[in-house]
Amino acid sequence: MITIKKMAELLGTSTTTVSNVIHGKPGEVSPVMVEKVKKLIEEYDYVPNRNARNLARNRSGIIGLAMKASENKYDNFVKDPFAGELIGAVERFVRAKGYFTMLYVSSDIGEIISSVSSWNVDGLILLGMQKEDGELLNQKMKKPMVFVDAYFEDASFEYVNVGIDDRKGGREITEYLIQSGHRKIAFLADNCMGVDYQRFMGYRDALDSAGLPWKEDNFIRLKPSGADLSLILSQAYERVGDFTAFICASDYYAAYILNDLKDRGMKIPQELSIVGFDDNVCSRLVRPALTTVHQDVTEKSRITVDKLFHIINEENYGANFEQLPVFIVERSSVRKI
Amino acid sequence: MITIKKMAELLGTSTTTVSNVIHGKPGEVSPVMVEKVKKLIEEYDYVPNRNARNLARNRSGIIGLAMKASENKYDNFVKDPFAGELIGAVERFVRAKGYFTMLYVSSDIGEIISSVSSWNVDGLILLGMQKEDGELLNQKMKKPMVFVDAYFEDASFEYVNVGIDDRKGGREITEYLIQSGHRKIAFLADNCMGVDYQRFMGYRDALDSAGLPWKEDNFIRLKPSGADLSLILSQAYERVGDFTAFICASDYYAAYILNDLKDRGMKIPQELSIVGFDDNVCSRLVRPALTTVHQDVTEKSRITVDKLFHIINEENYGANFEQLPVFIVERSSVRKI
DNA sequence: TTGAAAGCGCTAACAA
DNA sequence: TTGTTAGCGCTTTCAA
Repeated sequence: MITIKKMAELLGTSTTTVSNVIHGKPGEVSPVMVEKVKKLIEEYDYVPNRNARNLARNRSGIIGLAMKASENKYDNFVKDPFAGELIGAVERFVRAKGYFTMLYVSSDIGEIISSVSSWNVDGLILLGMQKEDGELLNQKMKKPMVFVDAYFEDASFEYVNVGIDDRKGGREITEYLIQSGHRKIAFLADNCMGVDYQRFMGYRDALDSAGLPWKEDNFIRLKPSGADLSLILSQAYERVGDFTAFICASDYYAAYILNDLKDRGMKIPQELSIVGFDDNVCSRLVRPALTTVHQDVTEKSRITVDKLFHIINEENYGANFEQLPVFIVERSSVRKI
Repeated sequence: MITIKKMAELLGTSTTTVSNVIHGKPGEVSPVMVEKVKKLIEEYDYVPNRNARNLARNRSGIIGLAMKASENKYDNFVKDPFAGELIGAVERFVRAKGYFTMLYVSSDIGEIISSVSSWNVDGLILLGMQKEDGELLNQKMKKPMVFVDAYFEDASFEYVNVGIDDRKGGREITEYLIQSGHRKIAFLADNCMGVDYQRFMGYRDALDSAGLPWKEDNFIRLKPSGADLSLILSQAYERVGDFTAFICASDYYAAYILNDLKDRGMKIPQELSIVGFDDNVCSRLVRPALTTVHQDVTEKSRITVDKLFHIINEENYGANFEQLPVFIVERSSVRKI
């Protein structure tokens, strides 16, 4: 690995000059010198040592992509098509800015914070964070941060977030079912926080507007995934008789539940309509294909990275809380009654 | 951000002492000093500056995870459930070793090489590489490297690889079809290189052993994905009459083709049997669920990271070319004739 | 247009 | 047990 110093020696010049050529400082170096240095760089495959550069400049050129994964969900998290697409897209947009992406996955927010501080990342993208995490980050991290899909209720601090209009999505898909003649509609999710809660609230909104009664009972709380998918599936199956339609908080659950019900001999959508949320590969692979709420993960990533760099460059970055639009993708899993 | 030097000043001691406490050098520091330093570290949330540390030690604590993605496949690549699971698993195992994962996705191997050199990564995991890439890497990179799923025919250089027994998988799934009474079996893939070629060769092996004729025509070359999935699907559909079974080189294609044929009114597996390869989420979501060849991506990642660290630590790392076992997962997409 | 030199924060050899 | 010091490779200020 050749260094600037060695090249300077070889040419009988100073490190400053070499450095100036490397950074293309215009008019600071004579053309003949520029040529000589460039030749050497070529010849020896010079690449700058990032650690040294970063140390000297007190920046890192790293964008941290941090995800909090609760212990039991851990394994699932990156398998999830959402996470995969997001990671890929973020990496691409970050690279296009001339930065690098470092991954931090942990169930411990403290570990994430000390890792990113240690690397002196220039910016941070945060996934799967809850309010307490946001608070801690806000307090300890002085670097530009953008959250993805965060909903911190009554937060006492400012934060920048990119998400979709989950509540509207929940409302619209529910209205769609209502317009299709459904009255007994259940909402299924494995938690009642964050995006799932918003989707749920949208569902409530739609029921209210339509004057349909809401009962506690209509929220089917699925055991968080992890070990026992079959448990989740039977939870759903038990309640099938009470409803004409299921709204699942994600395509993932919708797809598995749909298949399970079919495997048990039910006719979908004749006996039960099912819709999902996200419009990912799951919704397209099952039959009947799922009617669902579309979100554009790549676009979400683009906006996130853009916003982050606007903050880094101290430019105007628009709204603190960005909500990308959603729309319904009509497929075949809903019966018109 | 507090530094070692500042802490030393605050305590009226030397940086060495502080550094020794940080590194838990046993017996080199008096207990009372250890306490004082620890208290300060706590109080000021000290975290080491990695750039400085790395520069001084000439290591980086970074494992590069580099993937070559051909332009048109780019977008698909990380969406692919395989890539997502692998990234997640690699990150986890790397973190468990106390290292960090940096992502490098590019269609240009030169860019990958200069990026990883620049960061001075301690080790490199490589995906989607072809022989020329391997050659270049071998020649330019002096760091420990492990390839995943690489097959460099007649390579003039040594390389370490972790993969699965693709050829055996191809053979066994074909034998399975033959034993189920199939004679007219097509193999479908979008390329004839690397893992797909090996899977194909396994298919050929099985045909040969069974004394079944092989015709050029039985290899259905799908247009590489990218834009036009519907094109791929019609390519498959056109040839449906000539065969009783399709072997797809991946679950992804198998799932899409299966659905398409069903959508066109065909009965699967009554009119055509379809099998896939990989045993990922696609094979489980379609109906009939796909009989396929299982591979364990998480285990593959574990072995890859293990091997890499054995090389880094100059320990015995076993075989250069590791092939994890595969086995058939029997589901419902094959008809017994 | 070029060069000298200080310093980024940490490590580690060596001295005390 | 503790302290001094010379780097690691690069940037950047200032002087020549």
